Amino acid sequence: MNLFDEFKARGMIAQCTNEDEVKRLFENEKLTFYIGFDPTADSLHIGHFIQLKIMAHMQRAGHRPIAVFGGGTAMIGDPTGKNDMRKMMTKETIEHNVECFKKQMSRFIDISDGKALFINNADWLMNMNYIDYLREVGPHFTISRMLAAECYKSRLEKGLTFMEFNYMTMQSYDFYKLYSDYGCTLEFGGDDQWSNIIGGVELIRRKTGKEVYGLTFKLLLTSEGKKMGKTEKGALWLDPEKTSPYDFYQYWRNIDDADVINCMKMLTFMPLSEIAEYEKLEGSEINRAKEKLAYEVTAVIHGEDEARKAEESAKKVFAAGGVSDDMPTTELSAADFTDGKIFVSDLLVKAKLAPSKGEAKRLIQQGGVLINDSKAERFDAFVTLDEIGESLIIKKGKKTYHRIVLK
RNA sequence: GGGAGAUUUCCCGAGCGGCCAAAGGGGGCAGACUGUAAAUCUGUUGUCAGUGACUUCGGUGGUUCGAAUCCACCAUCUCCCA
Repeated sequence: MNLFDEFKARGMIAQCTNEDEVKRLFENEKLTFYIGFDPTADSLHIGHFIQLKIMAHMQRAGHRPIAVFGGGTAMIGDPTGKNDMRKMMTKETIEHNVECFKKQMSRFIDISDGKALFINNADWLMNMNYIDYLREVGPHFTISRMLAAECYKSRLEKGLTFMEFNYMTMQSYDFYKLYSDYGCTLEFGGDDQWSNIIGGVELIRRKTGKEVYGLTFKLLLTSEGKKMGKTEKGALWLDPEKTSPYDFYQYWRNIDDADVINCMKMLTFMPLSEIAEYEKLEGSEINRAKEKLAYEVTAVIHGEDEARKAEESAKKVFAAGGVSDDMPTTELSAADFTDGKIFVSDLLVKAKLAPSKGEAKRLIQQGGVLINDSKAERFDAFVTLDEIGESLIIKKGKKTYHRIVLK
Protein backbone atom coordinates (compact mmCIF):
# COMPACT_ATOMS: atom_id res chain seq x y z
CA MET A 1 0.00 0.00 0.00
CA ASN A 2 1.44 3.36 -0.85
CA LEU A 3 1.43 6.22 1.54
CA PHE A 4 -1.48 8.03 -0.01
CA ASP A 5 -3.71 5.01 0.31
CA GLU A 6 -2.44 4.48 3.82
CA PHE A 7 -3.43 8.01 4.86
CA LYS A 8 -6.70 7.56 3.13
CA ALA A 9 -7.42 4.23 4.79
CA ARG A 10 -6.76 5.80 8.15
CA GLY A 11 -9.34 8.44 7.38
CA MET A 12 -6.80 11.19 7.64
CA ILE A 13 -7.28 12.97 4.36
CA ALA A 14 -9.75 15.80 4.20
CA GLN A 15 -9.38 17.63 0.89
CA CYS A 16 -7.09 17.51 -2.08
CA THR A 17 -6.71 19.76 -5.09
CA ASN A 18 -6.19 16.91 -7.51
CA GLU A 19 -6.40 13.55 -5.88
CA ASP A 20 -5.49 11.34 -8.81
CA GLU A 21 -2.43 13.34 -9.68
CA VAL A 22 -1.24 13.66 -6.10
CA LYS A 23 -1.62 9.94 -5.64
CA ARG A 24 0.41 9.31 -8.76
CA LEU A 25 3.14 11.68 -7.58
CA PHE A 26 3.31 9.94 -4.21
CA GLU A 27 4.04 6.71 -5.98
CA ASN A 28 6.31 7.75 -8.79
CA GLU A 29 8.19 10.86 -7.76
CA LYS A 30 10.40 12.10 -4.99
CA LEU A 31 8.45 15.09 -3.86
CA THR A 32 9.43 18.21 -1.99
CA PHE A 33 6.52 19.30 0.15
CA TYR A 34 5.96 21.70 2.98
CA ILE A 35 3.94 22.19 6.10
CA GLY A 36 3.76 25.51 7.89
CA PHE A 37 3.89 25.94 11.66
CA ASP A 38 2.93 29.18 13.27
CA PRO A 39 5.03 29.73 16.38
CA THR A 40 2.24 30.95 18.60
CA ALA A 41 3.43 29.09 21.70
CA ASP A 42 6.69 27.77 23.09
CA SER A 43 5.78 24.15 22.51
CA LEU A 44 4.13 22.08 19.85
CA HIS A 45 0.87 20.45 20.79
CA ILE A 46 -1.03 17.36 19.80
CA GLY A 47 -2.57 19.06 16.76
CA HIS A 48 0.91 19.59 15.36
CA PHE A 49 1.78 16.00 16.05
CA ILE A 50 -0.37 14.73 13.19
CA GLN A 51 1.58 16.97 10.86
CA LEU A 52 4.83 15.69 12.30
CA LYS A 53 3.70 12.15 11.80
CA ILE A 54 2.87 12.86 8.18
CA MET A 55 6.24 14.46 7.61
CA ALA A 56 8.06 11.55 9.19
CA HIS A 57 6.19 9.02 7.09
CA MET A 58 6.78 10.99 3.93
CA GLN A 59 10.45 11.30 4.70
CA ARG A 60 10.75 7.57 5.24
CA ALA A 61 9.13 7.06 1.85
CA GLY A 62 11.86 9.14 0.27
CA HIS A 63 10.20 12.51 -0.05
CA ARG A 64 11.75 15.71 1.20
CA PRO A 65 9.85 17.65 3.87
CA ILE A 66 10.20 21.34 4.48
CA ALA A 67 8.98 22.63 7.82
CA VAL A 68 8.27 26.30 7.49
CA PHE A 69 8.20 28.25 10.71
CA GLY A 70 6.01 31.30 10.51
CA GLY A 71 8.43 33.74 12.03
CA GLY A 72 7.12 36.30 9.57
CA THR A 73 3.47 35.31 9.37
CA ALA A 74 3.16 35.12 13.15
CA MET A 75 3.82 38.85 13.18
CA ILE A 76 0.41 39.13 11.50
CA GLY A 77 -1.53 36.19 12.87
CA ASP A 78 -3.73 33.74 11.03
CA PRO A 79 -7.37 34.71 11.51
CA THR A 80 -8.56 31.23 10.50
CA GLY A 81 -10.77 29.72 13.15
CA LYS A 82 -10.24 32.56 15.57
CA ASN A 83 -13.08 34.61 16.90
CA ASP A 84 -10.93 37.51 17.91
CA MET A 85 -7.70 38.96 16.84
CA ARG A 86 -4.86 37.40 18.69
CA LYS A 87 -2.75 39.45 20.95
CA MET A 88 0.16 40.62 18.91
CA MET A 89 3.37 38.87 19.74
CA THR A 90 6.73 40.52 19.98
CA LYS A 91 9.50 39.58 17.63
CA GLU A 92 11.50 38.17 20.52
CA THR A 93 8.68 35.86 21.62
CA ILE A 94 8.23 34.61 18.10
CA GLU A 95 11.92 33.91 17.67
CA HIS A 96 12.02 32.07 20.96
CA ASN A 97 9.02 29.98 19.95
CA VAL A 98 10.60 29.11 16.63
CA GLU A 99 13.67 27.82 18.43
CA CYS A 100 11.50 25.68 20.71
CA PHE A 101 9.65 24.25 17.73
CA LYS A 102 12.86 23.38 15.93
CA LYS A 103 14.23 21.60 18.95
CA GLN A 104 11.12 19.51 19.50
CA MET A 105 10.71 18.76 15.87
CA SER A 106 14.20 17.48 15.25
CA ARG A 107 13.34 14.47 17.39
CA PHE A 108 10.85 13.37 14.77
CA ILE A 109 12.37 14.62 11.54
CA ASP A 110 15.85 13.88 10.26
CA ILE A 111 17.43 17.05 8.95
CA SER A 112 20.88 15.63 8.24
CA ASP A 113 22.28 15.96 4.71
CA GLY A 114 19.38 18.13 3.60
CA LYS A 115 16.93 15.27 3.98
CA ALA A 116 14.57 17.80 5.41
CA LEU A 117 14.68 21.55 5.67
CA PHE A 118 13.73 23.86 8.48
CA ILE A 119 12.99 27.28 7.07
CA ASN A 120 11.74 30.47 8.65
CA ASN A 121 9.52 32.60 6.48
CA ALA A 122 10.80 35.65 8.33
CA ASP A 123 13.81 35.26 6.04
CA TRP A 124 11.89 36.67 3.14
CA LEU A 125 8.84 38.30 4.67
CA MET A 126 10.49 40.61 7.17
CA ASN A 127 12.43 42.64 4.65
CA MET A 128 9.73 42.74 2.07
CA ASN A 129 9.08 46.12 0.50
CA TYR A 130 5.40 46.90 0.70
CA ILE A 131 5.05 48.29 -2.81
CA ASP A 132 7.06 45.50 -4.35
CA TYR A 133 4.95 42.97 -2.51
CA LEU A 134 1.69 44.52 -3.62
CA ARG A 135 2.85 44.57 -7.21
CA GLU A 136 4.12 41.03 -7.14
CA VAL A 137 1.31 39.36 -5.23
CA GLY A 138 -1.61 41.78 -5.12
CA PRO A 139 -2.78 41.54 -8.74
CA HIS A 140 -3.37 37.81 -8.37
CA PHE A 141 -5.93 38.08 -5.60
CA THR A 142 -9.37 39.55 -5.93
CA ILE A 143 -11.15 40.80 -2.88
CA SER A 144 -14.43 39.16 -3.77
CA ARG A 145 -12.74 35.81 -4.08
CA MET A 146 -10.95 36.18 -0.78
CA LEU A 147 -14.07 37.29 1.02
CA ALA A 148 -15.83 34.18 -0.18
CA ALA A 149 -13.26 32.02 1.59
CA GLU A 150 -14.76 29.99 4.37
CA CYS A 151 -12.13 31.04 6.84
CA TYR A 152 -13.15 34.69 6.73
CA LYS A 153 -16.89 34.26 6.88
CA SER A 154 -17.36 34.22 10.62
CA ARG A 155 -14.80 36.93 11.07
CA LEU A 156 -16.56 39.28 8.70
CA GLU A 157 -19.31 39.66 11.25
CA LYS A 158 -17.06 39.95 14.25
CA GLY A 159 -14.56 42.23 12.64
CA LEU A 160 -11.58 41.38 10.53
CA THR A 161 -8.66 43.74 10.32
CA PHE A 162 -6.83 44.57 7.14
CA MET A 163 -3.71 43.18 8.73
CA GLU A 164 -5.20 39.74 9.25
CA PHE A 165 -6.94 39.81 5.91
CA ASN A 166 -3.51 39.82 4.32
CA TYR A 167 -2.47 36.64 6.04
CA MET A 168 -3.72 34.46 3.24
CA THR A 169 -1.65 36.26 0.64
CA MET A 170 1.45 35.86 2.75
CA GLN A 171 1.01 32.15 3.19
CA SER A 172 0.35 31.90 -0.52
CA TYR A 173 3.54 33.79 -1.18
CA ASP A 174 5.43 31.33 1.03
CA PHE A 175 4.35 28.51 -1.21
CA TYR A 176 5.37 30.46 -4.30
CA LYS A 177 8.74 31.21 -2.78
CA LEU A 178 9.34 27.58 -1.83
CA TYR A 179 8.25 26.46 -5.25
CA SER A 180 10.68 28.85 -6.90
CA ASP A 181 13.64 28.24 -4.61
CA TYR A 182 13.27 24.59 -3.65
CA GLY A 183 10.98 23.06 -6.23
CA CYS A 184 8.35 22.48 -3.60
CA THR A 185 5.19 21.33 -5.34
CA LEU A 186 2.93 20.24 -2.53
CA GLU A 187 1.59 21.90 0.60
CA PHE A 188 0.04 19.99 3.46
CA GLY A 189 -1.93 21.37 6.33
CA GLY A 190 -4.79 20.89 8.69
CA ASP A 191 -8.20 21.08 7.11
CA ASP A 192 -8.67 24.61 8.45
CA GLN A 193 -5.80 25.64 6.20
CA TRP A 194 -7.62 24.76 2.99
CA SER A 195 -8.36 28.37 2.02
CA ASN A 196 -4.79 29.45 2.62
CA ILE A 197 -3.42 26.49 0.70
CA ILE A 198 -5.49 26.89 -2.42
CA GLY A 199 -4.51 30.56 -2.30
CA GLY A 200 -0.93 29.44 -2.83
CA VAL A 201 -1.80 26.90 -5.49
CA GLU A 202 -3.62 29.57 -7.45
CA LEU A 203 -0.91 32.16 -6.99
CA ILE A 204 1.67 29.80 -8.45
CA ARG A 205 -0.57 28.89 -11.35
CA ARG A 206 -1.14 32.54 -12.17
CA LYS A 207 2.46 33.57 -11.84
CA THR A 208 4.09 30.59 -13.51
CA GLY A 209 1.38 28.62 -15.23
CA LYS A 210 2.54 25.51 -13.39
CA GLU A 211 0.29 23.25 -11.39
CA VAL A 212 1.15 22.52 -7.80
CA TYR A 213 -0.94 20.72 -5.23
CA GLY A 214 -2.53 21.07 -1.86
CA LEU A 215 -3.65 18.38 0.51
CA THR A 216 -5.32 18.84 3.85
CA PHE A 217 -5.63 16.39 6.70
CA LYS A 218 -8.53 15.99 9.02
CA LEU A 219 -8.24 17.77 12.31
CA LEU A 220 -8.28 15.66 15.40
CA LEU A 221 -11.88 16.05 16.48
CA THR A 222 -14.02 14.31 19.04
CA SER A 223 -17.05 12.37 17.95
CA GLU A 224 -19.02 15.50 18.78
CA GLY A 225 -16.96 17.56 16.41
CA LYS A 226 -14.99 19.48 18.98
CA LYS A 227 -11.28 19.99 18.79
CA MET A 228 -9.46 17.33 20.69
CA GLY A 229 -6.56 17.89 23.00
CA LYS A 230 -8.04 20.67 25.05
CA THR A 231 -7.24 20.47 28.71
CA GLU A 232 -7.77 22.84 31.58
CA LYS A 233 -4.24 24.03 30.97
CA GLY A 234 -4.98 24.88 27.36
CA ALA A 235 -3.55 22.38 24.94
CA LEU A 236 -2.09 18.95 25.22
CA TRP A 237 1.54 19.93 24.85
CA LEU A 238 4.33 17.76 23.57
CA ASP A 239 6.79 19.40 25.96
CA PRO A 240 6.97 17.18 29.07
CA GLU A 241 7.53 20.29 31.17
CA LYS A 242 4.16 21.65 30.10
CA THR A 243 2.20 18.40 30.02
CA SER A 244 3.79 15.61 32.02
CA PRO A 245 3.99 12.18 30.38
CA TYR A 246 1.62 10.92 33.08
CA ASP A 247 -1.01 13.57 32.33
CA PHE A 248 -0.47 12.98 28.66
CA TYR A 249 -1.01 9.26 29.11
CA GLN A 250 -4.09 9.87 31.23
CA TYR A 251 -5.62 12.11 28.61
CA TRP A 252 -5.73 9.25 26.15
CA ARG A 253 -6.59 6.66 28.77
CA ASN A 254 -9.69 8.69 29.65
CA ILE A 255 -10.79 9.33 26.14
CA ASP A 256 -14.39 8.85 25.03
CA ASP A 257 -15.24 5.35 23.79
CA ALA A 258 -16.35 6.72 20.47
CA ASP A 259 -12.98 8.32 19.78
CA VAL A 260 -10.52 5.53 20.52
CA ILE A 261 -10.33 3.92 17.13
CA ASN A 262 -10.12 7.17 15.27
CA CYS A 263 -7.26 8.27 17.49
CA MET A 264 -5.43 5.02 16.93
CA LYS A 265 -5.67 5.54 13.21
CA MET A 266 -4.64 9.16 13.27
CA LEU A 267 -2.03 9.22 16.02
CA THR A 268 -0.30 5.87 16.15
CA PHE A 269 1.78 3.86 13.75
CA MET A 270 -0.13 0.71 14.55
CA PRO A 271 -1.01 -1.38 11.49
CA LEU A 272 -4.61 -1.10 10.39
CA SER A 273 -5.14 -4.83 10.81
CA GLU A 274 -4.25 -4.57 14.47
CA ILE A 275 -6.50 -1.56 14.94
CA ALA A 276 -9.30 -3.55 13.38
CA GLU A 277 -8.92 -6.10 16.16
CA TYR A 278 -9.33 -3.43 18.79
CA GLU A 279 -12.34 -2.11 16.96
CA LYS A 280 -14.17 -5.34 17.72
CA LEU A 281 -14.01 -4.78 21.46
CA GLU A 282 -17.17 -3.90 23.27
CA GLY A 283 -18.28 -2.68 26.68
CA SER A 284 -15.64 -2.46 29.36
CA GLU A 285 -13.30 -4.34 27.05
CA ILE A 286 -12.79 -1.04 25.26
CA ASN A 287 -10.55 -0.09 28.14
CA ARG A 288 -7.93 -2.35 26.65
CA ALA A 289 -7.98 -0.27 23.50
CA LYS A 290 -7.61 2.88 25.56
CA GLU A 291 -4.62 1.47 27.39
CA LYS A 292 -3.02 0.54 24.12
CA LEU A 293 -3.72 3.92 22.58
CA ALA A 294 -2.38 5.79 25.59
CA TYR A 295 0.75 3.70 25.64
CA GLU A 296 1.43 3.98 21.94
CA VAL A 297 0.96 7.71 21.67
CA THR A 298 2.95 8.41 24.81
CA ALA A 299 5.73 6.15 23.57
CA VAL A 300 6.05 7.94 20.25
CA ILE A 301 6.22 11.33 21.88
CA HIS A 302 7.99 10.72 25.17
CA GLY A 303 9.74 7.43 24.50
CA GLU A 304 9.07 3.85 25.56
CA ASP A 305 10.48 4.33 29.04
CA GLU A 306 8.24 7.22 29.90
CA ALA A 307 5.25 5.46 28.44
CA ARG A 308 5.90 2.39 30.55
CA LYS A 309 6.33 4.49 33.66
CA ALA A 310 3.09 6.33 33.02
CA GLU A 311 1.30 3.07 32.43
CA GLU A 312 2.61 1.51 35.63
CA SER A 313 1.76 4.56 37.70
CA ALA A 314 -1.74 4.58 36.31
CA LYS A 315 -2.24 0.91 37.06
CA LYS A 316 -0.97 1.22 40.60
CA VAL A 317 -3.01 4.27 41.32
CA PHE A 318 -6.27 3.07 39.90
CA ALA A 319 -6.21 -0.67 40.31
CA ALA A 320 -4.79 -0.73 43.81
CA GLY A 321 -5.95 2.71 44.83
CA GLY A 322 -2.41 2.74 45.84
CA VAL A 323 0.70 4.74 45.80
CA SER A 324 2.99 5.34 42.93
CA ASP A 325 6.45 6.76 43.10
CA ASP A 326 6.18 9.51 40.56
CA MET A 327 2.87 11.04 41.42
CA PRO A 328 2.85 14.82 41.71
CA THR A 329 4.31 15.90 45.00
CA THR A 330 4.28 19.01 47.12
CA GLU A 331 6.85 19.66 49.79
CA LEU A 332 5.85 21.32 53.01
CA SER A 333 8.05 22.77 55.69
CA ALA A 334 7.31 23.27 59.35
CA ALA A 335 6.55 26.91 58.60
CA ASP A 336 3.40 25.86 56.78
CA PHE A 337 1.95 24.61 60.04
CA THR A 338 0.33 26.49 62.83
CA ASP A 339 0.56 24.80 66.22
CA GLY A 340 1.65 21.64 64.47
CA LYS A 341 -1.38 21.42 62.22
CA ILE A 342 -2.62 22.59 58.86
CA PHE A 343 -6.13 22.88 57.48
CA VAL A 344 -6.96 20.47 54.70
CA SER A 345 -8.28 23.40 52.68
CA ASP A 346 -4.89 25.10 52.90
CA LEU A 347 -3.26 21.86 51.93
CA LEU A 348 -5.36 21.64 48.80
CA VAL A 349 -4.45 25.17 47.80
CA LYS A 350 -0.75 24.61 48.43
CA ALA A 351 -0.82 21.46 46.33
CA LYS A 352 -2.64 23.44 43.61
CA LEU A 353 -5.51 20.98 43.76
CA ALA A 354 -7.85 23.91 44.33
CA PRO A 355 -7.50 27.49 43.10
CA SER A 356 -8.83 29.07 46.28
CA LYS A 357 -9.67 28.18 49.84
CA GLY A 358 -13.36 28.59 49.16
CA GLU A 359 -13.16 26.10 46.34
CA ALA A 360 -11.15 23.77 48.55
CA LYS A 361 -13.75 23.88 51.30
CA ARG A 362 -16.50 23.20 48.82
CA LEU A 363 -14.62 20.17 47.57
CA ILE A 364 -14.36 18.87 51.09
CA GLN A 365 -18.01 19.49 51.89
CA GLN A 366 -19.04 17.66 48.75
CA GLY A 367 -17.04 14.67 49.81
CA GLY A 368 -14.42 14.95 47.10
CA VAL A 369 -11.33 14.84 49.27
CA LEU A 370 -9.66 11.80 50.78
CA ILE A 371 -6.67 12.01 53.06
CA ASN A 372 -4.83 8.71 53.20
CA ASP A 373 -8.03 6.90 52.19
CA SER A 374 -10.27 8.48 54.78
CA LYS A 375 -12.73 11.12 53.79
CA ALA A 376 -12.26 14.63 55.05
CA GLU A 377 -15.65 15.23 56.64
CA ARG A 378 -15.62 18.85 57.69
CA PHE A 379 -14.60 21.95 55.81
CA ASP A 380 -12.36 22.88 58.73
CA ALA A 381 -10.71 19.49 58.93
CA PHE A 382 -7.00 19.58 59.57
CA VAL A 383 -4.03 17.27 59.72
CA THR A 384 -1.19 17.38 62.17
CA LEU A 385 2.51 17.07 61.61
CA ASP A 386 2.43 13.63 63.20
CA GLU A 387 -0.32 12.42 60.92
CA ILE A 388 1.69 13.33 57.87
CA GLY A 389 4.76 11.51 59.06
CA GLU A 390 6.86 10.62 56.05
CA SER A 391 4.27 11.45 53.48
CA LEU A 392 0.56 11.70 52.96
CA ILE A 393 -1.65 11.05 49.96
CA ILE A 394 -4.46 13.37 49.03
CA LYS A 395 -7.07 12.12 46.61
CA LYS A 396 -9.17 14.75 44.94
CA GLY A 397 -12.17 13.47 43.09
CA LYS A 398 -11.72 10.12 41.47
CA LYS A 399 -8.61 10.55 39.47
CA THR A 400 -6.32 13.08 41.00
CA TYR A 401 -3.75 11.86 43.47
CA HIS A 402 -1.19 14.03 45.12
CA ARG A 403 1.52 13.37 47.67
CA ILE A 404 2.53 15.68 50.47
CA VAL A 405 5.95 15.27 52.00
CA LEU A 406 7.77 17.10 54.75
CA LYS A 407 11.06 18.72 54.11
C1' G B 1 -16.21 62.81 8.66
C1' G B 2 -21.91 62.05 10.04
C1' G B 3 -25.64 58.81 12.37
C1' A B 4 -27.36 54.34 15.29
C1' G B 5 -26.08 50.61 18.75
C1' A B 6 -22.94 47.58 21.83
C1' U B 7 -19.12 46.45 25.96
C1' U B 8 -21.86 42.12 32.26
C1' U B 9 -18.56 37.09 36.15
C1' C B 10 -14.48 31.14 32.29
C1' C B 11 -17.90 31.57 27.49
C1' C B 12 -22.80 32.93 25.58
C1' G B 13 -26.44 35.88 27.58
C1' A B 14 -30.63 38.37 31.06
C1' G B 15 -30.45 42.48 34.13
C1' C B 16 -36.34 47.02 36.88
C1' G B 17 -31.70 53.12 40.67
C1' G B 18 -32.19 49.72 46.27
C1' C B 19 -34.86 42.65 47.11
C1' C B 20 -27.67 42.08 42.54
C1' A B 21 -22.19 38.48 43.80
C1' A B 22 -26.00 39.61 39.53
C1' A B 23 -31.54 35.12 35.96
C1' G B 24 -30.87 31.24 32.18
C1' G B 25 -27.72 28.17 29.24
C1' G B 26 -22.85 26.18 28.13
C1' G B 27 -18.35 24.73 30.22
C1' G B 28 -15.75 23.38 34.81
C1' C B 29 -15.63 20.87 39.58
C1' A B 30 -17.72 17.32 43.15
C1' G B 31 -21.40 13.35 44.53
C1' A B 32 -24.65 8.95 42.91
C1' C B 33 -24.58 5.22 39.00
C1' U B 34 -20.33 2.99 36.14
C1' G B 35 -15.66 0.52 32.87
C1' U B 36 -10.25 5.71 34.92
C1' A B 37 -16.01 5.85 29.15
C1' A B 38 -20.68 8.01 27.66
C1' A B 39 -25.62 9.17 29.05
C1' U B 40 -28.57 10.42 33.29
C1' C B 41 -29.70 12.53 38.11
C1' U B 42 -28.01 15.82 42.36
C1' G B 43 -25.06 19.63 44.33
C1' U B 44 -21.73 23.53 43.26
C1' U B 45 -19.32 27.47 40.38
C1' G B 46 -16.01 36.00 42.88
C1' U B 47 -12.49 36.36 47.41
C1' C B 48 -11.84 35.98 52.60
C1' A B 49 -14.26 34.74 56.81
C1' G B 50 -18.22 31.25 58.77
C1' U B 51 -23.62 33.72 58.18
C1' G B 52 -21.08 38.51 58.02
C1' A B 53 -17.27 41.50 55.38
C1' C B 54 -14.69 42.82 50.93
C1' U B 55 -13.79 43.38 45.54
C1' U B 56 -16.39 42.85 40.64
C1' C B 57 -20.47 44.50 35.36
C1' G B 58 -14.79 48.31 29.18
C1' G B 59 -11.88 52.97 31.62
C1' U B 60 -12.09 57.74 34.33
C1' G B 61 -14.93 61.20 36.73
C1' G B 62 -19.92 62.86 38.29
C1' U B 63 -25.37 62.78 40.05
C1' U B 64 -27.66 60.13 44.34
C1' C B 65 -28.65 58.26 51.11
C1' G B 66 -27.74 54.26 47.40
C1' A B 67 -25.27 52.93 40.58
C1' A B 68 -24.16 47.02 36.41
C1' U B 69 -28.47 50.27 35.87
C1' C B 70 -28.66 57.76 35.23
C1' C B 71 -25.00 61.78 33.18
C1' A B 72 -20.10 63.36 30.92
C1' C B 73 -15.66 62.24 28.69
C1' C B 74 -12.27 58.41 26.86
C1' A B 75 -11.28 53.45 24.68
C1' U B 76 -12.73 49.31 21.75
C1' C B 77 -16.21 46.87 18.48
C1' U B 78 -20.66 46.34 15.12
C1' C B 79 -24.11 48.41 11.62
C1' C B 80 -25.85 52.46 8.23
C1' C B 81 -24.32 56.98 5.28
C1' A B 82 -19.73 59.36 2.92
